[in-house]
Amino acid sequence: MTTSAPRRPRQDAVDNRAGILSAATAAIALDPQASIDTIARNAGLSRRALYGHFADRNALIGEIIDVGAERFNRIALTVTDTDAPLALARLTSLLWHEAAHVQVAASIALDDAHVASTGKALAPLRAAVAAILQRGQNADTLRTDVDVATLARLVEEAARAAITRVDASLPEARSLAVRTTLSMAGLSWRETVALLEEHPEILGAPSSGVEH
Amino acid sequence: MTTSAPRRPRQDAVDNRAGILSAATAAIALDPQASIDTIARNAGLSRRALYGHFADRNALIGEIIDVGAERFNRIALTVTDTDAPLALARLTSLLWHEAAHVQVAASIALDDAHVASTGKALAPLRAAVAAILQRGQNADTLRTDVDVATLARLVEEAARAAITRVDASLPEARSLAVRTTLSMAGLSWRETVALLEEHPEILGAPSSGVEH
DNA sequence: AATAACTTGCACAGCATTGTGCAAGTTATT
DNA sequence: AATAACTTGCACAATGCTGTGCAAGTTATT
Repeated sequence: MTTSAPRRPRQDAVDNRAGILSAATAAIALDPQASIDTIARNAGLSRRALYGHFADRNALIGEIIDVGAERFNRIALTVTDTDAPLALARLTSLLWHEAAHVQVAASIALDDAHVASTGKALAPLRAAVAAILQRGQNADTLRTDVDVATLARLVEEAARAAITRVDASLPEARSLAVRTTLSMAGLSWRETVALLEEHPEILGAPSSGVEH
Repeated sequence: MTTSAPRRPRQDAVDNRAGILSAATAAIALDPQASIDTIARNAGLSRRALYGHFADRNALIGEIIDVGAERFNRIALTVTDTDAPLALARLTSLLWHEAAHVQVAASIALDDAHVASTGKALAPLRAAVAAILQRGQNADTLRTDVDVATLARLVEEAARAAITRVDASLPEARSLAVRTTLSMAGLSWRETVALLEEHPEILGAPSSGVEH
């Protein structure tokens, strides 16, 4: 018997799959309970077709988490500043571009059914943040009145709030997200302003790297 | 015809109604989508009995909002410090005792169906916060790199996160909530620590007022 | 041009939830 | 002790969502 040549998936199917993921990200960012039907329709497909690409809701959610987490973790790797406040600022600034994914990750992570998998997927990012915070506490450049674990949670919440709950179309939106995160990490607002003035590249057009 | 004497509602019924409200608050704090049945059961009643006290889900939610908002607004009135950071610290410390209500209000406010009514009910508290922040900006004791409206949103989010997302059983939980809020308002962490040391009554057993 | 891959629409069963009606009980109040 | 108030359990209709089967079409690929 000749094992049938395993043909590649069709191009339109590949596109549609990607379209579903993107539509789902947008829809869930807007409403964590978005129905499969609205997601499919937003992707320009029928509900039935969606089930051709994903076994069920969980599979879809799972992939969304993975996609988002992979972006975050990749970003975290690019931040190499020794100075903790600087690193935190740069990281926040970069993550700001991923507002939709941040929103989605936050929503899904709140759901009991997915905390575990989300946590696992985001582990690298969280480890990076923890490392930065620890470094900052050691160097006395970040607040030391809270243990690292708690501080990490607080900083994460602050960043999430600033990235997702502030109108992203405002010109100062990104700067605000960065300053907010640093505030939570213990700096006074004047210190955050000073830091950003010393390092305009953090907010400016990314001079090095991070092509899509 | 003798107009029938309008008898008072029975005592057990009054208690049950209150029990439902309290159970609903707890259940919704845990899961914003808690079903009517679980709420009723948690209150020790049948689902059917609940509908004898509240017309439908919206009526129940509405009352929960009102009860919570009334507590918040009452608390806001008791904070009269001229100094903005001090006022903010005291307000946060007082609200910390209302963790469950804060959680519920936050959950419900996220729901499109109830943003409007929640907003209306919380207006007094928000006005009080805005007034404090404005005073702080005028006196240059709070950050002035953000407009009051945005700052109010950020402070609210920070307070919510610190009050609801930190293990309340930790001894430093309340102190942490206060310091977190002040951080978001622009103070450095050392300033927040200093402020709390100067005013131990903010965290200590409430020396004046606030009997339940 | 032939074929497999993909999409669609419809039908269907299943599940969880909401809100209501009603008859039968239990309990506070007078 | 009588009565109205309250609770219960059950049944019921309605809604909205999920996931699957299938037949009929359309479209990319060879």
